[in-house]
Amino acid sequence: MTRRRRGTQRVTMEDVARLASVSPSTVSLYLRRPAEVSPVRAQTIQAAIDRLGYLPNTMAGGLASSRSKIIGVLVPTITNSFFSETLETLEHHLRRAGYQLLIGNTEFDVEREEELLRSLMSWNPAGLVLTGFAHNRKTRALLLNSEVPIVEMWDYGSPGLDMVVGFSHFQCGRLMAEHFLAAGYRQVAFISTRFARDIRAHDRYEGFRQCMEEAGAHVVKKELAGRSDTRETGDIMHRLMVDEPEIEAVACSNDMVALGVMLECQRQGWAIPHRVAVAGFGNQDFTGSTVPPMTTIEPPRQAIGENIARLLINRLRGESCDQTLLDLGVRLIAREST
Amino acid sequence: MTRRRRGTQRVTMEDVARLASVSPSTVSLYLRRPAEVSPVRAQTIQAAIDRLGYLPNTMAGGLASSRSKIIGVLVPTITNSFFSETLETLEHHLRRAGYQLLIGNTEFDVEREEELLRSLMSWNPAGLVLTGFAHNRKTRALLLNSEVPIVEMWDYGSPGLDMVVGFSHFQCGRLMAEHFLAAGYRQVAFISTRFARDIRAHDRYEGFRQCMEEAGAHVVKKELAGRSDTRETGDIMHRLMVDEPEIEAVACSNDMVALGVMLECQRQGWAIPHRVAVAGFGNQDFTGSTVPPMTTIEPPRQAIGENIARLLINRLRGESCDQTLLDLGVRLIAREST
DNA sequence: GTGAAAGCGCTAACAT
DNA sequence: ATGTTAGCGCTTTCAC
Repeated sequence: MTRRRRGTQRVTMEDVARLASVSPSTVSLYLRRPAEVSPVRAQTIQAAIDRLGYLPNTMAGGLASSRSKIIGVLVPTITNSFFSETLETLEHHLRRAGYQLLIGNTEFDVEREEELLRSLMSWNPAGLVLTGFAHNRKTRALLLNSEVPIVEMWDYGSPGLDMVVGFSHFQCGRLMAEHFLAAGYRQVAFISTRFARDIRAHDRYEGFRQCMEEAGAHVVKKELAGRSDTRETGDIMHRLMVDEPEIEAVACSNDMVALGVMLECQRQGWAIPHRVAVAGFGNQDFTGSTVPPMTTIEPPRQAIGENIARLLINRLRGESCDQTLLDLGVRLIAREST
Repeated sequence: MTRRRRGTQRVTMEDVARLASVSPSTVSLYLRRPAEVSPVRAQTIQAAIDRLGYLPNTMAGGLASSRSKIIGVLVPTITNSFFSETLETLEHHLRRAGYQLLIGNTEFDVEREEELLRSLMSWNPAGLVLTGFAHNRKTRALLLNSEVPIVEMWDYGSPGLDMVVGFSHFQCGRLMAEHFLAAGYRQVAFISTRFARDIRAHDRYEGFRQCMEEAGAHVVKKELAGRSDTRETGDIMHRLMVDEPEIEAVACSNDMVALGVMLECQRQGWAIPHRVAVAGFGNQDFTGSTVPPMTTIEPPRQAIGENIARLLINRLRGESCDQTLLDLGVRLIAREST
């Protein structure tokens, strides 16, 4: 076999131009602003494009125009319906505006975030979307020195670098506490995935604890070793039942943890909500079907994506935005588990 | 505010070269193959890079070398733990080899797949990963005309375009049927998400049905309107209980559907597995904690990602691979729900 | 409305 | 080991 030809002799804009008997720059213009090319030529050019199966070279275009149609996005993990739904919505809206998402997984690690950010920035992105406010010094410096529009998402409350689209997890915790207090629960627990891994879960806990303690209630805190694991959750709930038998209600850092708690209750014969109340966070699809249906909080997963897309597109169009700090809020969905 | 300068006066390789008193090509060489630059210069250059905060321009590099470090990946949706876990593993392994994932959501639509593929190919990717074998004619043509390495994943059995990494969903269905038959179940049902949306679920159904029918058993088929929705699943299960009260076991197209079925059984007081057995697919985390623990099938989510990365990297290194058609198989996890 | 010419920032021979 | 020289395929003034 001969040395592989360089990229299948890619069809270039010049080839198209030659076939259409126009200059390359006319083809370029046709591709970018078709209306500015005479209808006749437009047709000839399109025909040539189809005939040759021409695909533009994005890299060349990006280099020449020194601006790309890339939006870099950094999330802790895509294996989490919260972020993946936001990503999907964001992708959907940004794509129709001609943008490409470049996604990186920070794995809840700020050093890794910095590394990924460098790699993203080497693409010369048109915009950047990060999760939360926790970045290391270098990341912050990198971001502040660039003129790229930045959105920090899925959180609200701290001062952002540029634009912010999310909601307050602290308020979220308070909301659940208020719900518990209204139902008369005083002996309560908060079971969470590992705080070090998920700062936002910690904020929800803090809001919850503060509000409960203001009312003179007592909060027992339990942390899982890692991510939501129903088995480990079951064990922890079991321990809680033994150690704190007088417990009246359990708030969980997410629905999956709450499911694990409910299943353990079922196993131990603790009636929900009579023996103990249980609440989650996330309003995942299954929460409406558990026995009994689970009380939970609905975060604005998709709204976050939509709003980021809107803000970013506006900014990139050069329109000055009025509202660049968005608290999208949450909704408590009270069901029979509390 | 003055008109925004074009990209913050980006620091270029030339700037670094000037500061380090070497030629740009030496900097380039240092960046690509550090060992081939003398240690002294290497240090000087690195110092200049740090001092200026130089970030290479990937587009320029890609254009000049006419090969990118991009791997395009097309999945039906990232909002699905199957694909998102594969993506995460794939990203992890490919990144350490210096590749960037460019992800597109086909939304289970072959036309959209074609459109996304075009957009991916305009990036001049080093490799392409698609989900399954179902592509339209143009997609197929586009793929066959390119010399880019291609992997079709998450399925196995049909002739692939190039490399294939997955498992047979048909066999998967048969496996579950054999398990049911061994347990003595003859009156069975298969509840699935919408087949039109998920061809692989349909293949599992076909394998299941064929195997059951070979044994003379009867299979009732139920399809959800869309994606796994526990509420709708509950309704469908309820109907099934009324219409086919003699049903002995239910196989589901995924764990979430199976959960919906189990919860409905709990609601109706049908003991699992005595009154009816239930099985899922996916071995999601919670399946071990349901009451009773759920029988399910473990697909090689992560192994798929790892193997694709391996195959792709080998191929891109020019090493000829022996095995480019991989059936990773599945494992049935028998628990108390059957 | 269309074309000529000059890059965009880098890589890759090739020469030294 | 290092520098010189051409591009990579496109966009973008600026003439016409």
